[in-house]
Amino acid sequence: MKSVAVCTTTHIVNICRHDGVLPCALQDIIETVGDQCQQQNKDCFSQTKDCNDKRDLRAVFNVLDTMLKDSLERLKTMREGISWAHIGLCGRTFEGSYTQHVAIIRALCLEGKLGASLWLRKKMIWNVVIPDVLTHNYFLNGLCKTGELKKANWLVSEMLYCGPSPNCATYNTLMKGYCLINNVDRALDVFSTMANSGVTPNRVSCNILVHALCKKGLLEDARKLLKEILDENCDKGRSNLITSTILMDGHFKNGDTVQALAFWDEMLQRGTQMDVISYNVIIYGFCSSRNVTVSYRYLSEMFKSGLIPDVFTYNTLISALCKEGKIDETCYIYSVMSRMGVALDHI
DNA sequence: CCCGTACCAA
Repeated sequence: MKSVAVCTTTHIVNICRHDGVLPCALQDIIETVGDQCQQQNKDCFSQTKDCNDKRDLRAVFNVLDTMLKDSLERLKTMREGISWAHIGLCGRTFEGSYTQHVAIIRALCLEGKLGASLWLRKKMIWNVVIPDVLTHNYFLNGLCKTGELKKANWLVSEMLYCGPSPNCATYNTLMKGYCLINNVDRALDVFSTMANSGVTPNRVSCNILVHALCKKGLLEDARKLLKEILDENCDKGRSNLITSTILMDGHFKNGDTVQALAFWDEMLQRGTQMDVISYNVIIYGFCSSRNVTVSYRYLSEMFKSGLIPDVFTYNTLISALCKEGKIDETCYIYSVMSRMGVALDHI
């Protein structure tokens, strides 16, 4: 493994030397590329098990050789991809290299290694290869999740300025980012910006805002806003299970069981097919108002409609029962959970 | 890639 890292380092350093790359960005790229090689390396090692002691050393060298060659090939392809893009060649290899770059960028973003991924982006753009919207959304998502809203905002302006054009998911991601740092006003700004840029907000956009307002306890505002939006923008007539679940949850957490139930009943009347999450919300709602018995009723209803409770359901119930000191019942629920194969967390 | 739920803190 070490050899791969050394070899990879050397070559990436060669590629980047004249660009003055950040060391930590480098490290991240190495790790991500390394992960992608890992499976193959594992395979190589498992073959060595069959060797006799005599041949062991030789086998090890073979393995190392394979690993080195493998890394070299990858890096060569990467480098060639970049330079070919630069001179404008467009062929299969170019496509392959683009795909590879984008795959690395997305992996880096998901791991939160944004410095490295943004460096790769810059590198591609210098070579007149622009990552697509989807890849940009990965960047943006990474920035928003780590609270780097300044950079996120910058990225979106870049997109507006030199492409690729932001789509609905782009704006939704940015909105969510602002909501995460508790800046709902900015999220609302983004919402209007989006509409002005000719991108129609969708159900997800509405849900992000409704959820943010509920969290602030502004339930009336949430509902008003929702109505307003639904009248104009969002695709109507689609299932709004998620929106209703958000509002129901908001009312439960606000202590307004009556309003919360109103949303549930409304869904029932409309014939909405509930899902595990909506059941979890109502079960949690009654548990937190010390009505575990009512929760059980919804639990059995859940089973009847063919839904399988998950970790959320059980954690909710177990926690409520513990708080009431009902140890026997807690154990019972726990054993049911184990038997049903619900994955335990925290172990 | 973008929307909703629980547990808790050595």
